[in-house]
Amino acid sequence: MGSARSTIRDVARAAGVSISTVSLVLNNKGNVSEATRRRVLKVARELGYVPSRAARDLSLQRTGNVGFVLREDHFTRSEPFYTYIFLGTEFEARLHNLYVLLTTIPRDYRRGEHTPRFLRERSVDGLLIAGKVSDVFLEEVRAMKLPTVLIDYEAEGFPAVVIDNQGGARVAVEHLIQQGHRRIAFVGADIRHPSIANRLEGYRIALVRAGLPMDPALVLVEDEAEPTRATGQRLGARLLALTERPTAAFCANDALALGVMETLLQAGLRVPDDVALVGFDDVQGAAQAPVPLTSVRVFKEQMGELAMRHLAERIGPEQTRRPYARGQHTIVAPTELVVRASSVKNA
Amino acid sequence: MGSARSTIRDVARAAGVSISTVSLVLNNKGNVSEATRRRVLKVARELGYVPSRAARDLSLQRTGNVGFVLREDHFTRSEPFYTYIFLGTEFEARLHNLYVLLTTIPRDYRRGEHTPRFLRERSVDGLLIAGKVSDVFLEEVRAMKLPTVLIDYEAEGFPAVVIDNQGGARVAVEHLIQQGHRRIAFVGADIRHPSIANRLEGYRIALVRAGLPMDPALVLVEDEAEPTRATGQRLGARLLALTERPTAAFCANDALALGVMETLLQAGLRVPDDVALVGFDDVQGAAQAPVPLTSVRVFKEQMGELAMRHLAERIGPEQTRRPYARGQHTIVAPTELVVRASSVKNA
DNA sequence: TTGAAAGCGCTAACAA
DNA sequence: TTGTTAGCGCTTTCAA
Repeated sequence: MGSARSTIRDVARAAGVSISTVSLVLNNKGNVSEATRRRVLKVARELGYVPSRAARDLSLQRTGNVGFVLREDHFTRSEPFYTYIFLGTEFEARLHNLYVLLTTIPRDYRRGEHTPRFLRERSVDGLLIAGKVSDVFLEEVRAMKLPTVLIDYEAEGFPAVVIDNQGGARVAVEHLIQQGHRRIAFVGADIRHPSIANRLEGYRIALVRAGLPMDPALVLVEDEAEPTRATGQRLGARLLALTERPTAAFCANDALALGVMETLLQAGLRVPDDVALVGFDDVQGAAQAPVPLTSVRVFKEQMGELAMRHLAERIGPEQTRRPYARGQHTIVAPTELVVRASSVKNA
Repeated sequence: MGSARSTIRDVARAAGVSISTVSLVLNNKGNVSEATRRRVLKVARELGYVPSRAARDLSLQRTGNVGFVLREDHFTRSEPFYTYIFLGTEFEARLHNLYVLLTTIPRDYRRGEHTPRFLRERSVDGLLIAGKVSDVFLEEVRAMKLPTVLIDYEAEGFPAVVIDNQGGARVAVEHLIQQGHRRIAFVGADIRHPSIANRLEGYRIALVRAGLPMDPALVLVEDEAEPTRATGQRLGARLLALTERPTAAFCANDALALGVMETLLQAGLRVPDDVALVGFDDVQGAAQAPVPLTSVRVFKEQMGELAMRHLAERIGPEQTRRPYARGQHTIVAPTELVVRASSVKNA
């Protein structure tokens, strides 16, 4: 019923050419005279012609899809961090004519049982993996030899787009030093997490450069702990219990910083007067905290875009492929320090 | 390089049958002898055969995809409401062998300029639309005559899966009445929003049933306002300014309730002793509010599942089609009142 | 119960 | 510069 959608054949007939000519025109390939090219384009537009993806994919022996995988608990947490990253990949995907298939995997991934459907069915040309995921999963992906790009995570053998964790942390701590602080704590969670480890490293570097001592007692971390507000509250309590209290703390992320802030305020301390605070990520809640939080801003959408572009290049041979963008590098996305009240004493 | 993936042809050859027989077996169609069926299945498994989606779709003249559309500002807000709904659709989609293409549209949708790519390219068999979207968009979708199901929103001519807004609100207000309250305010935002209108209606019904008067002064709403925490703060201030202050308030959602709570607490009032509060949605923050918030719980993933199932039935003719599930109905998803401290006076 | 063959809409090698 | 034709891997008539 209704008008069936028109095919390349209809266009060819109406333009008085062969289907291969139409194909050539539509893909800007081969040498087609300007006259026919224009005629074909015009007819195609008039007919509202849109190529069939299935036909094209079948012929090209590809799927036209890329998979986007992340842990469910990451996707559903209240800060839409990965949501923005996904959005970035989606925007960029449009330029490459790729569809993005988003799926989540559980935290405790089990091979086979949890393998994303598009992997089992081999209906993606490439894969984007956001955030920390199970090694088991990475192992499985590695074995599939599918072009893959990690985002906000790193693992042996995979190209990745990562936050400039170290640089961002360094700038944040330098800011604190500049505000006159000398005893600056580091508040982290599980330092085996690469991002956290790198932020700790940035903290170290800033201290070293400033000629300040690294006091191990000021490095407040907790194995197996997630970098959440609750963890921040616990570490905040540890910070309070320190014999020689630091005057500032750089927290590995905003959730931790917010937790620390809560604990400090409840204990009657003032931020930033008693303890200055800086976070990382610049989440939505940072600006609205009881004391607006200074934080390191991350360009999430941009990270998604970079990753998708990188992946598209590896997938090729869409017209998007760029000769220089080969190899398996890590792309470091820049950050920006956003200074708010939590780190600047009132005049 | 490497072993190319095996095709139906490989399976046929290895099993000593024709490709049509393999096809029949794999789709449980026609009459195939038990012996061949088993042999084919065995061989297919051994070869790790997975049918090519592109080929199947091309042959079947469908795409195997469904689109999931929501507003970007809805997707990225910190409460992962639509994220859970999406997850529900994704889970259900697996059962129907459909892929979900998620895309966002801007709040101020403009036809053509913002039309989702998969709609332009006609590469979805059906559409899921979550949350309130621009009428312009709905109009465009309507004209495409694509099987569509709305989620958490209603519009003329579309089947929908909606929260039992009225029932949930009624139960919430009945709970307040049961706690002894007689002057109960309604806190909403823009009542032209269908969900809010229905929640207001539930509020009315509860009052009427209890024989309580409907005092217009207690209906605190605000045109053009989004149901956010900030709006809740403003409405909370209006509530405080009331000459005859209510002893309880039912808020159209948790964000509003949290905003109201903030205002009340800052004004030195106690919740629930001075004013009892009930919200709607049971968001993540409800349980962790300064005073844990009583709220109406919504089963988001289930809503996504219901919508996807409904859509799959309309798309058919996958084996999933059910004869009774036809027509264009609205499915009402149940709710559940979660009672917490904000509505129950201490003994 | 099975097989041969046409066709879905496209790309690309090859010929003209 | 353009056209013919052979696939891509599947489903589905139609015959056997």
